[in-house]
Amino acid sequence: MARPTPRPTDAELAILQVLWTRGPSTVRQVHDALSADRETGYTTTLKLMQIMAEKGLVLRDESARSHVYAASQARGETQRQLVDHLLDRAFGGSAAALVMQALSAHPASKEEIAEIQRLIDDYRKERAE
Amino acid sequence: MARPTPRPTDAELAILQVLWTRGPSTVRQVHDALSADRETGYTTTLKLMQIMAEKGLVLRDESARSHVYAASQARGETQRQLVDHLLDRAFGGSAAALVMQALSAHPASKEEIAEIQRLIDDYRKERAE
DNA sequence: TGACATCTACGAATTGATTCGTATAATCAG
DNA sequence: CTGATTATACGAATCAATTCGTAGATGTCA
Repeated sequence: MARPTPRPTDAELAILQVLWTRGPSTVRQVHDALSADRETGYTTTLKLMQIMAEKGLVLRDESARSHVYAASQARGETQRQLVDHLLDRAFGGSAAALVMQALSAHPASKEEIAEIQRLIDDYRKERAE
Repeated sequence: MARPTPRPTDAELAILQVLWTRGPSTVRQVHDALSADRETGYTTTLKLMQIMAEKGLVLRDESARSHVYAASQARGETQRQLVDHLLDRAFGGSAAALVMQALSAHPASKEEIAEIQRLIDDYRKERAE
């Protein structure tokens, strides 16, 4: 009964990335896009996308011979879900701890730091109201 | 040849959490600590910890009858590894995007925001040099 | 039309994570 | 010492993710 969409696995996430950036796509298009990094067969991508449709991670339009798939959730929605999970299982729910590790793991550029600063300012404003 | 320790799975991470907070512990101690949330048998915990020792995730002191296990990496080290992975597979390496999701997923407290602000200030200082 | 390409469906092998049962050894209580 | 308890070791079942091969339907084109 319409359970919430499960967290995508790594392979599934790679496919979602293509759908999010390209928009609705056929298996062929997704497979070609992934072929730069992956070296798996076409039917592997097909099977994964079929399973993702069963899970509700993607929607399938079967009106054309080549079915067209689209991500069922927005990128941000899925990202939030993944962050949430990581926060729970590894950071005891402390967003601050995660942010600290994120920054030390991948040194942010000047632009990114400015963006984060903007985020915090906004956040403080909301809190202040 | 001493390959880098692999990313821990969810079940392994739960065990590591106990080792990080309690310090070096026996299987019994870990299992009891986990029993609050888990309902798995003792031998399951044992087997997991044995596998973790093989993988290098934990170190085992066999001098006593009840072996004593300790996390092989500091909590922060593992956290960085996990954040790194998530950043790569879901955020295109953008720490700023991850920070944004982290904050919207789990609203941070005033104290946490102040802490993050401090981090950014430090970071800016380093950059300025 | 006939050969060839392309698509979906599907079964199945493989691998890794997780789980537990059972065997066996060490320890302890009385 | 003997029986009960508590350890470790280990084989094996289960389940999910990933991979691919093959079959059958559909479309293309010379």
